[in-house]
Amino acid sequence: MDKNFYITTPIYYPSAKPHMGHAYSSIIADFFARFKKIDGFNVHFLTGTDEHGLKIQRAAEVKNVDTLKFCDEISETFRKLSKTLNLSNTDFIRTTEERHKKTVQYLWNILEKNDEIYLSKYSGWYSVSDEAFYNEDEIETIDGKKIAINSKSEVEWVDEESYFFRLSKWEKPLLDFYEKNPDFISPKSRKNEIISFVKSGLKDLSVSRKSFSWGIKVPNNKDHIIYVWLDALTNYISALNYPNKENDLFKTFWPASIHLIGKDILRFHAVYWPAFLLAAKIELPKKVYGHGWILSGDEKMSKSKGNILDPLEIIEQYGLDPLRYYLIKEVSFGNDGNISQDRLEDCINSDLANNFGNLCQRVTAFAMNNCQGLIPKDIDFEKEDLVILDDFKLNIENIRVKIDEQDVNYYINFIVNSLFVANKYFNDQEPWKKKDNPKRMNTIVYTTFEIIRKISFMLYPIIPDSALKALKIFEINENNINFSSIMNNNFLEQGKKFNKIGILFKKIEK
RNA sequence: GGCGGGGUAGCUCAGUUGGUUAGAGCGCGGGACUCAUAAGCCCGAGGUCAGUGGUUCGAUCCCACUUCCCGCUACCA
Repeated sequence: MDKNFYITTPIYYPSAKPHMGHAYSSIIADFFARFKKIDGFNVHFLTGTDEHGLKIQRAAEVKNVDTLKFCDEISETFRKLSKTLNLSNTDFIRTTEERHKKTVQYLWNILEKNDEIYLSKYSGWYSVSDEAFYNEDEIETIDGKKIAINSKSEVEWVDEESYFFRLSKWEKPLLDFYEKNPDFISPKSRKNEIISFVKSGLKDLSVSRKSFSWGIKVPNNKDHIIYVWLDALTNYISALNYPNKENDLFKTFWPASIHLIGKDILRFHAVYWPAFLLAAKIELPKKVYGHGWILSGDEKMSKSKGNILDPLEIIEQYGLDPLRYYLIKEVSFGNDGNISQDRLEDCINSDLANNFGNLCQRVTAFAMNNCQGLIPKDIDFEKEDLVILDDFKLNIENIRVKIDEQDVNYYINFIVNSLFVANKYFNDQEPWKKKDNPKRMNTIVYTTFEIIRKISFMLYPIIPDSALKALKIFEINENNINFSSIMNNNFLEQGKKFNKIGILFKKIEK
């Protein structure tokens, strides 16, 4: 079995400050990375910034600062965001790094050598902000300015020499690949869109620009800059030091297990990227998953509507883990998700504070008073105890399968349901009425402790800090979290002292 | 215009390979308890499953049409 797992987020284009969409992609990726980690996988988790292109160049010019300095600054804000989101990424790549440039130029040379690239000429209306060309009928004139109808961005006439990638010849191979790898484009709902796009015919792709300088130069023709997408997508292998044979990261982690991205850039990842790789005779990633957008009040978040939810502000107000939990729980993964501060607060109060936090509290408080502050030792499981404990064992394989299908909601719903069951169990068993039957009382406490431990293990990928805080009860640290051990009903050392912990989640006054 | 997805409780969504009383969470109303963050547990109210017609012994689930929303794509010109 392949015990290596390589997951990537998009590399973020830092022309604006980080928003909820960035946070969402990163948090979900971190969830998968952490889960695989505690399930015994060797995990490589990559994120970073995409820093080339005319848009960045002009933004730097406007600010009158050196372009690279400009990039250093904004890339740093994304690196900080990774820290703020408590990402477990093992690398952070910038397309302005030397290691990346070398790989991109190497890849270019392969493509050129394989006759996958040729020099020709392109003319048309070009939008800098969209990085795309438009036909005459796709633009309109407003106030004397040429505007792309779809994106409302300004276009300018470009008439220049350009290198082209023979995308057209990969139409059939791509379709064959999709067929042989039915899960490559996920979720399924977006697969048809891509397939029908490819079926409708692929045109060769312009992969160089002469009109600006901020990018990676085409080897042997310094007048040309490599197209930003060819540049950016390559980050997934440049971060593995491809083609450096001295370093076995590439050997270990390629092909990537999953490229996690937003649905807006699915085409680049599901068509262009595999085509580049096919042309260079490099293995294709196993899966590209295009998740939905985070919406606020049914509308795309926008400043003018004042409905923007800034991840940093939310985190400052409520804390990181509530945001992570909320995004993973309430957004139906793969679909667009509506979020609101109101629902976030409900979620914190009912799921985190009342259900999970209070469970930890009530059991430790009870055990502190009735079990001398020790994890009970004189215990004897009965049927109703084992039914609950074994439920984790019975579902463990299923949970792994669901994770590999990116069924995030199944995973968290299993946890929520376990919490209901746990609270009901403690209620129904009424240990406070069993003080004259210490063995039974001890067993109830031990069972509930074990449930808390198992649930905390499962919560760790979602809310790592809070799960670790809960596990402090048993003095379990990060290195001792192991998903397989949720099968074990006797993980906790009997007779050992346990710790009382404070409030895990503060309730929001509404 | 074409292709695809969708319209299910106040809200967010699940589900039914067609079959007696359509589900969950949140929210709301009531009850019993007390270990706990006035948390937890139990009970309950709430839906013509977008509309119309058809197939069927029987449709929320199949078919047709209508309508609304969303995505991809094309084009008239």
